[in-house]
Amino acid sequence: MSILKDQILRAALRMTKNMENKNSIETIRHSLSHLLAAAVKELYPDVKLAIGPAIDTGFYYDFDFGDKKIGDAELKEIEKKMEHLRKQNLQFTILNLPIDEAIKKAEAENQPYKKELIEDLKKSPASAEASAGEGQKTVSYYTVGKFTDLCRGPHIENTNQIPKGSWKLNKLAGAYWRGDEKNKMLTRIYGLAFASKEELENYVKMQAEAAKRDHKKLGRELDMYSFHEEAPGFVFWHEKGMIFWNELEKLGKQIRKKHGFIEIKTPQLAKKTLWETSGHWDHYHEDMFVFDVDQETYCLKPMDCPFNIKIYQTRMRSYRELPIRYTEIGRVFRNEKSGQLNGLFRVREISQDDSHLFVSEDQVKPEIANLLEMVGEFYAALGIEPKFFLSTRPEDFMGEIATWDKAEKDLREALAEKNISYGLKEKDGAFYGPKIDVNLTDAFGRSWQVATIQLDFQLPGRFGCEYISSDGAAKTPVLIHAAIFGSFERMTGILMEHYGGNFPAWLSPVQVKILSVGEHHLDFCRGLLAKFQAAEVRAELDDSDETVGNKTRKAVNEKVPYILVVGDQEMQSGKLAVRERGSRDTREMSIDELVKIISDSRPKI
RNA sequence: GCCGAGGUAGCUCAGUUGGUGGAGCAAUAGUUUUGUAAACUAAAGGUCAAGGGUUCGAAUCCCUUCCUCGGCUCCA
Repeated sequence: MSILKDQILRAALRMTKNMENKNSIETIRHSLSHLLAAAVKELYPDVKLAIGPAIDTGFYYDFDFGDKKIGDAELKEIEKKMEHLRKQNLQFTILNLPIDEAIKKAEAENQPYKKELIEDLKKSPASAEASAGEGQKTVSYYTVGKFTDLCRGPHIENTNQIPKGSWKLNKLAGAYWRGDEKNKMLTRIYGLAFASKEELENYVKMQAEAAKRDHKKLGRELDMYSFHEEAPGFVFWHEKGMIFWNELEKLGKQIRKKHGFIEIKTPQLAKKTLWETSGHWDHYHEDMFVFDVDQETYCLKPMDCPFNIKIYQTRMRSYRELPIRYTEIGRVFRNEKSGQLNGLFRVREISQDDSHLFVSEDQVKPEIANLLEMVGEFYAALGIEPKFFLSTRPEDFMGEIATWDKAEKDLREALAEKNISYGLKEKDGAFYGPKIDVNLTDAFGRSWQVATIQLDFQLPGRFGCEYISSDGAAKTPVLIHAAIFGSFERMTGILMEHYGGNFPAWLSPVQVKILSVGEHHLDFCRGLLAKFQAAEVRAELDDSDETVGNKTRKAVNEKVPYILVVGDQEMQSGKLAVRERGSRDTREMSIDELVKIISDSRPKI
């Protein structure tokens, strides 16, 4: 009896799950990708099909169009064809084929990518249901209208389950077959898809809102920095950007000083021989700026580490000195491929808040914990919730597995000690050691790595770094690389988008804007400006002969936190009418009160 | 680097099937002296990314290069 009940219950559960699955947006997205392939195949019968999954905001499908160029005009045509198919209320039907038959079918239909996929399925089980060590015996196909495609499913039952207007094709991109740049580049067609037309419209609206926070746009509007085509990937910092930079630098230095770091400064370049010793020449010289001077080859530094090591090695070190915690604002150069550059997020001259720690093995864990605490302090000061990731041993690792295991354990324990939850990036560590990364997202929800804490078992050995341990024997220290906020450039971009340009007062390039009412108030305004400047408040005076309304508009657009209109009233009362950013009202206060509010906005370290 | 879309005044953008490039804002000069999101007037502003080609004639069509953006790959 109870067994039967159990079975019924389970069956019911399965059915519900199935139903949910069938109607879920995920399934609709997946079915749209199938429909996209159907439309493309109809328009371009010779097209070779790769794969097409559902993604967070919709779906895509990869095609090989051969010599045919696909542009925006073709995209429109394809979208029209898809809508045409959708309207016909086509059924999705499943068909299972024995795997060898499927391979023959792919061959006969001249679909090499499908053939490769099926052959792989034959070799390795794609799901837990298949027994270990054995591949799949059959594969499933789904047919919609005249189009049949290899697909694991599930799909919706009928195209009428796709709400009208709830989707659209939005972009074309190249994508390497199986994500490997050695393979052929396919044409990827992206689509947006949501549960309803309203949701799609809402998403498009949100993206437009996000575009207003784009640091590339804000950088120009707030006059913080610029790029010039004569120096692609290199930032030209304007006065206001530099103020922001200096505040960030001050905060970072305070935190590092508090945690026992000593500041150093190392050169911008060194002879190739140094990079041969470090191993960078072998691994990365393609991405380094290299040039010849007086029959010697020099490289702009892509990293600070070898230079820090040189300082470490200027004398014999004792275990009593460890840990040695160096920090430097390192300006490193990496010749990023042209297509990679992206505003402040990806530049060729990267200014890092770099740190290098030389520690004994038993100091690894406490030092990692210390670094994590610093990371926490920094992001708390900025009001940002960082996302942590642990990256473990990659395929092409160097060193002993036992060392790696111990290191990964240390990192895990340090994270646990600090109660930090984190994601795992399997096999994503550097070849020289595991690492903890911090990622932040930009206005469009894209994830960017900022902070990083990396263990390195290779470099100290390569350079022959040593310290004399308590038993008198020479030992090799472990090197920890760490950047608390990563790069000034990227962090500035992220913060600009995070705040939408509405920076907290302490980070605002201009903290107070004084707007004079009339000509006869100018002297008083200039006196006020001098008082603010003496109190180290960054104030500006708009003494132009514009109307107060227009000056207000300009100050608001500059996102200044405090706007003061100064005229007869203020001259008589000696008080200020303070308009706070985001408010249309004014609040009366004294100069000292405003100065205090601004100075209190600075994070306490 | 690869695929796609772009590059017109400082900024945001028009520019028809090829016929000597426009607007708004900003900046400049005058007038105005202003009380919390756009005062008025004037004049000025351009090798249409660069180079080559087709054409009687190119911002417009073709080729090459550079730069930017969206993806892919990479990210020591």
